[in-house]
Amino acid sequence: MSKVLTIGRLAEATGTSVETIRFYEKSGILPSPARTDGNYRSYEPAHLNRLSFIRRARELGFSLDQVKELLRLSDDRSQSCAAVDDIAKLHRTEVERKISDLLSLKTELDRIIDTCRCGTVADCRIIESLSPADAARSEGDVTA
Amino acid sequence: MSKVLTIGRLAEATGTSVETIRFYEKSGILPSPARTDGNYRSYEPAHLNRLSFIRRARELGFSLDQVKELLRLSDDRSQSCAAVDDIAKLHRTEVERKISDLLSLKTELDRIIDTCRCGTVADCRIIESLSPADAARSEGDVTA
DNA sequence: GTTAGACCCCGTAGTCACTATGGGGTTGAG
DNA sequence: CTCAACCCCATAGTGACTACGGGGTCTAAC
Ligand SMILES: [Zn+2]
Ligand SMILES: [Zn+2]
Ligand SMILES: [Zn+2]
Ligand SMILES: [Zn+2]
Repeated sequence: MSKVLTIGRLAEATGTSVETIRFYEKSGILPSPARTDGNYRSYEPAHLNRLSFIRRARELGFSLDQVKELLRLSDDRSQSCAAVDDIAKLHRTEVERKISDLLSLKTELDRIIDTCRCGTVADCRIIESLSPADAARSEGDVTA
Repeated sequence: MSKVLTIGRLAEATGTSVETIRFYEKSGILPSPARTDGNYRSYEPAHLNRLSFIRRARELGFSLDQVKELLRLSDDRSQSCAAVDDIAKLHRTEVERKISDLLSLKTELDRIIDTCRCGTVADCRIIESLSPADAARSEGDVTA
């Protein structure tokens, strides 16, 4: 069993955890490899390539479904790459939207945090910003 | 039952779904209200305020655990707001890190997407960028 | 009075991409 | 032979909901 590409060695080679590799197999994104006499998984170089592809795409934020589709498309090497481009561009759009959302969020957090004069909770601008505008302090406090 | 603040009205008033309100109650972040004869939840104004606080904090990206802590701190109104500030600043740091990660990601997606000449999959720069550098095309293709 | 529809109840399972736990079998070196 | 390191599998947990299924309740029109 010295030259066999075990799950541990594949994990090491791709920077993936063993559990994640088994999870990919169960998810159907990484094909089931052959087994040794002792029922250990025995991977081929093709598995290493495929797993590297998956990990790289995941690093770039593609969902597992998108990765599946990219892998499927990459099998049909003579076809137009338009479908590939579509997936990538859609993903980029989502990333741009997330960035824009987070930037607005940061602006708001900055505004809230910077107005706090560091007194008591009663005067805290952060708590105040979170509380509903018409929360009468006498009754109907935020505490239910 | 005309003036009772039912779960549906509370949902309407706060822009929350009924299921989410029940989920908040089960999570222990929104206290269990009284029940009517027909076993319907009957909310007080304090519930409305508390739920508004929760929704606002969630909009700002605080986790439910952070919201719980913010609510706990906001009960002790004579205390220093330092702990509140800590939570908010920690959250802001996390948001900044996410923005920075997504910006690098977008840069890389731009680089990958813009090099594609829109030919066949065999020539697609996107697929190429995802494939491992030393994937010999003859054998050990990305297809396992 | 009854029936239709809108509302409410509860528990459970599903989402996403893993991660963790537990209890066992296999391998390789000393 | 023993022991650690590795591997197997199934199940449950994460966060913050969302969806589903199978019922009970309320109101108003007929
Ligand atoms: Zn402060
Ligand atoms: Zn403060
Ligand atoms: Zn193209
Ligand atoms: Zn392309």
